[in-house]
Amino acid sequence: MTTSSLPGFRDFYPADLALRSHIFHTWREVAQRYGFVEYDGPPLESLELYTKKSGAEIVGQLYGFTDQGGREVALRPEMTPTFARMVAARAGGLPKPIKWFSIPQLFRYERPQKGRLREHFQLNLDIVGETSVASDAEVVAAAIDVLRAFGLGSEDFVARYSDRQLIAAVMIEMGVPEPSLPAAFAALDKADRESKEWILDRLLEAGVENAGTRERLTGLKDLTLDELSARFSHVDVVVARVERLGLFRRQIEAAGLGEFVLLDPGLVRGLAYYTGLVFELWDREGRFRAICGGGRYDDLLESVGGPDLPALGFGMGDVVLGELLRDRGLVPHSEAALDDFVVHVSEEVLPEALRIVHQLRAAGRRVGFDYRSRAVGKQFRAADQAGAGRVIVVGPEEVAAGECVVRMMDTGDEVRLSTSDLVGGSSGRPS
RNA sequence: GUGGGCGUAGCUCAGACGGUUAGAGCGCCAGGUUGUGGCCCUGGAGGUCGCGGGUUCGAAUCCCGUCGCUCACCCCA
Repeated sequence: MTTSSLPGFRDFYPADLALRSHIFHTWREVAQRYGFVEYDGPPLESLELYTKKSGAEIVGQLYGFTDQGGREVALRPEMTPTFARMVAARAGGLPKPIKWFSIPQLFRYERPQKGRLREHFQLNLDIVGETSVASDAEVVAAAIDVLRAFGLGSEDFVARYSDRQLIAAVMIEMGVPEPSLPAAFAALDKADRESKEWILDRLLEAGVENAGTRERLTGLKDLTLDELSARFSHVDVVVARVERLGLFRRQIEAAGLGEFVLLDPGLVRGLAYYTGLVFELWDREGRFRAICGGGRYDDLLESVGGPDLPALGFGMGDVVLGELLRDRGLVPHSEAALDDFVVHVSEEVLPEALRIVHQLRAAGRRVGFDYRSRAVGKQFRAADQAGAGRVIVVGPEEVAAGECVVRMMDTGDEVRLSTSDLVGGSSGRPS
């Protein structure tokens, strides 16, 4: 018998669950405000669903086993395959664009560390069937507004964005061999954390033989859109993607969110399947891991056997977000568990107290009382600990008069009320 | 998979040249207080000192091993 949970798994005591619920409520509220509807799928899926997209090497990183029917199954490590599967099954009949969100619990078998456990909840929000810049801006705006809804401002976080096609075209133009692109992406992805020498070494390993090319690549992340379009005006893809990013930027600004976004040509994200816009939300100081990441994946649905539909979306986990909210003091106090606590002065009046308790509960109020008819002082202390807003004292005198004493716990004010006025009366605190 | 740090009460931690019955604060329970919470006072419960072995008259303390937690690397969905 152990009292601890498995490594990387969390117990949610009431105070912890209060924060989780707050996160879920806020996620839902903002997603729905943007017109997304909620869906869910099974937490257990066929292992093949994941190996098909990511290859066999992913098996060591997920919770997989053989079930009693001999099926190879896995706890879902991400939502996208499930999402793709569900969209594929109904795509023909669904009006476009499809705007869905979900809050799945995801699992991965890895060494736990700060901001990264073996289990977490993640808001997944996606649009399917749209290639427009407006849909790009809509998804990024939604991610930003989610954090704003928690009370975070532009001084707290920033959305970095880039474009996969743009960066790939620029890299090739700079002299990166096409087969070296993925490794070059990976090397540049570390630019913020690693030294320039480290980046140069990794680029050489990636197969970028030309020293001048390597040098130019390290400066890529600092280029502006204007510089990119000026330097590569002869490359059609670069011109087109720069124009698209400019339009994206103007739409974000029109939404009033310009202060929250920052172009970062060095941002590529590890995932191979992104085909256009990529973005990540970070705390301004970079003290935490990425809060949210996403992008456009126009080829993914078809590649996993789904319909040929463009798509984009993001994932936002509850772990890093929770750490950030704690850090900024944005965790709401868990609301009091009780509206009323009914104190009975002696065991003889317990029946009358119970009548009042249940009358109040029937009216929708959260009501507690003492099970053991302890001293009044003890009952008050219990009421205080339970966070009761008011205490209703029922004693022999009150019962005889058909009244009770109502004490507001925050102010200490007391009034005598007719028992019939307790529910719906003007002195009753709205719940 | 690799490396660092840490394991003593529910929580945060003292105690470490080896030496009576292992402590504090907070929390919990009870009493002071048989009609009024927070503050205060008193008492109580709660520990295989992560586990196993070794050295020793004697180990929370020293040695070896092991497990766990944690941070970072790898990877990142």
